[in-house]
Amino acid sequence: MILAKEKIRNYLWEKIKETYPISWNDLQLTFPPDISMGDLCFTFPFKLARLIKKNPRQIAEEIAEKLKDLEDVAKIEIAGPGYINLFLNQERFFLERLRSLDQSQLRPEERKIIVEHTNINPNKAAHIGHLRNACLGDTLVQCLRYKGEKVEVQNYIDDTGVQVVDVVFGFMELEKKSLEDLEKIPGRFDYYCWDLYTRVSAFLSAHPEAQAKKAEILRKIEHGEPPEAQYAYYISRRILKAHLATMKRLGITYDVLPCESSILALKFWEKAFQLLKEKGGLIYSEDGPNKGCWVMRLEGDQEREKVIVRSDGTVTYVGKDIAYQLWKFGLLGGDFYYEPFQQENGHIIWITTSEPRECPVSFGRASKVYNVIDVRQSYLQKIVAQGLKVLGYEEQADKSIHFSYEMVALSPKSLKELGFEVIEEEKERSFYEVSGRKGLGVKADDLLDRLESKALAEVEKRNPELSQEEKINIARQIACGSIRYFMLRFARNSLLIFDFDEALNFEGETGPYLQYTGVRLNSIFRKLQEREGFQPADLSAWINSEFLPLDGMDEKERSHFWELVIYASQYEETILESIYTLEFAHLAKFAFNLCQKINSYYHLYPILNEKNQDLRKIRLLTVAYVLAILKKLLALMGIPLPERM
RNA sequence: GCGCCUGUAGCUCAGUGGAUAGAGCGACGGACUCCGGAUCCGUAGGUCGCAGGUUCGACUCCUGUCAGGCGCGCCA
Repeated sequence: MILAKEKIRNYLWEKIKETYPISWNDLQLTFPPDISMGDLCFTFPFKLARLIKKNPRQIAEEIAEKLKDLEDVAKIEIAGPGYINLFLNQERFFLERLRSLDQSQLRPEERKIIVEHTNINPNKAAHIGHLRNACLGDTLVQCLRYKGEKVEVQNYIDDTGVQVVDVVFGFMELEKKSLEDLEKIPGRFDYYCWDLYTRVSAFLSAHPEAQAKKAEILRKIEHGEPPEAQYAYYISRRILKAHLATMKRLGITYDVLPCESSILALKFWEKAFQLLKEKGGLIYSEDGPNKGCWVMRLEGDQEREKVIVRSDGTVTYVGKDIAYQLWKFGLLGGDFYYEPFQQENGHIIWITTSEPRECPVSFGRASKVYNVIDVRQSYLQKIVAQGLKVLGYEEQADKSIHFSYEMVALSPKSLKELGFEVIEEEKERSFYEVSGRKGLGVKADDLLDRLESKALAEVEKRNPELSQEEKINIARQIACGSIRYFMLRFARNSLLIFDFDEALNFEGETGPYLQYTGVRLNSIFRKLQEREGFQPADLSAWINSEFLPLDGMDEKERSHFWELVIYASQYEETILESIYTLEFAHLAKFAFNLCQKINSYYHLYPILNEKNQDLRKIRLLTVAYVLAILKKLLALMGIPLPERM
């Protein structure tokens, strides 16, 4: 109802802008606390009262006069000390909304947007912490695309970092495995490395002298020297495939996979370093603790310096990130080469390479960038943005958005369920941080497997007549919907303390509840078709007629109907608001509330058994309207809608 | 020490300065020969951490304070 509100605001604005000291922004339309008080509400009389020293109620009455001729508004009431409550013309509004269901009222604002998410180190299996990142990131992508933006999804692969080095170390030094041996490891390679990684971490902390060997491996990998670099390549690619498969189970995919190895080989950092030195963004530290390093000073905090280039001349992680960020905006003056990494249903996932070749695609050059990274990296993300700023790219720095969110932790109960013992001094903690290093976490695929088998058991119970294949397919959709809703339902600043009972629940505020609602609404139309040959065309005929028999409803039903329609009509505002605040819990809650309302509605007002044709028509239209919106919302959240469940 | 975040029902969490602070879970009690009970309806449960301030109006903004978390590496 964005346009509907705009229309009323514009109408009033034209009438009062000359006579009252008021700005367009003051004319916000809010919702009264209860639908019986009105559909929309102006509160600006209170502000105005202060400015022109008049009673707000009197102002409200004066202004309400001016809205009288607007045909969208059926009634105006002045309430309390000066609220202007509007009642909309219900028939007109509902018909208009039904007819414009397929036309989005949102408009794009950017030339191109890059969303970077997932970014799992390719040295172990994905865990629930990574799921939160990917689910938030993908929902942002879907919402931006709905808004009409051109979006490019990047998943950064740190294939030469210390985490991969640890696993290379494990294979070479601890397991003494050759590359051929690695290729022979059967089954879930990411799971194998999950265990190996924790063994390496334990080994390294017990044998500090082994750090030298590790540093040597890192150096060789960074310079592409065999065989270490080949190990790293093999491991990172095989695990990357596992990660992509995991994310595919959740309906999440990517456009391009920029690799750190490519950034190194193509000397992106050297280019960025040159720029930073020229513009004076980096300072060479002559003495003090950072002697011999190139450092950056954080704005407003001259005390603290962040080392970008170490005294041995190597670049830190932040430095590489600045180069990558510059590339995303097309400011680096260089590009990667690309080759297809995977292909599915005609969609190619490209990966970067440093080997020159003809490329049919190119990436980057965005006007806005979202980096989906947990809150612990806030400081570093600030430095990355600062890097752009000192180069004079103020605008790009402002459009480098750190989409931060709190981490995922484990409840004490979940920890116990995973078979971990809590050490004495940590007994008091109410949560435990997920740690790949310690092997402490719930693997994404394990969680999905558990959800699928639980869902399958439920489907068996409810729909025994379906084929095994159908049942499995439904169970997969339920598992996916369950996780995706779960990862979205908490505000991003809220620490997500993972609990198995909660995550495996299919009742109440859960993904399956939303799916179930959709399935049942669909089944109303299916039944109607089976019994009476009802066709979708019948619906559009009603929508295109000039008349809706709203008066056939009694007072109680009419208010239920109207409350539902008004609520449902706010979906695009909610999408927009979720994008602006990066708070997709709003979107999730909105979908959930909508489901509660429609469930309650059709429980109260039967359709198939209703004899009164007018009532039947209105109820059907209402259900069709809500269902159409619910389908949009589910798609945005990546929650599949099964045929049955 | 400095910076950021969080304190709301027994538990997990919502709550663009606006009217009577809401959900889910858990507990208790109910539901139509019905379009699917993964549903619906009801009951109980709150000094919105504490104290000031701004405002016609504060869970929301400001200040202080207490409690918890996370950052502040020549790690990534």
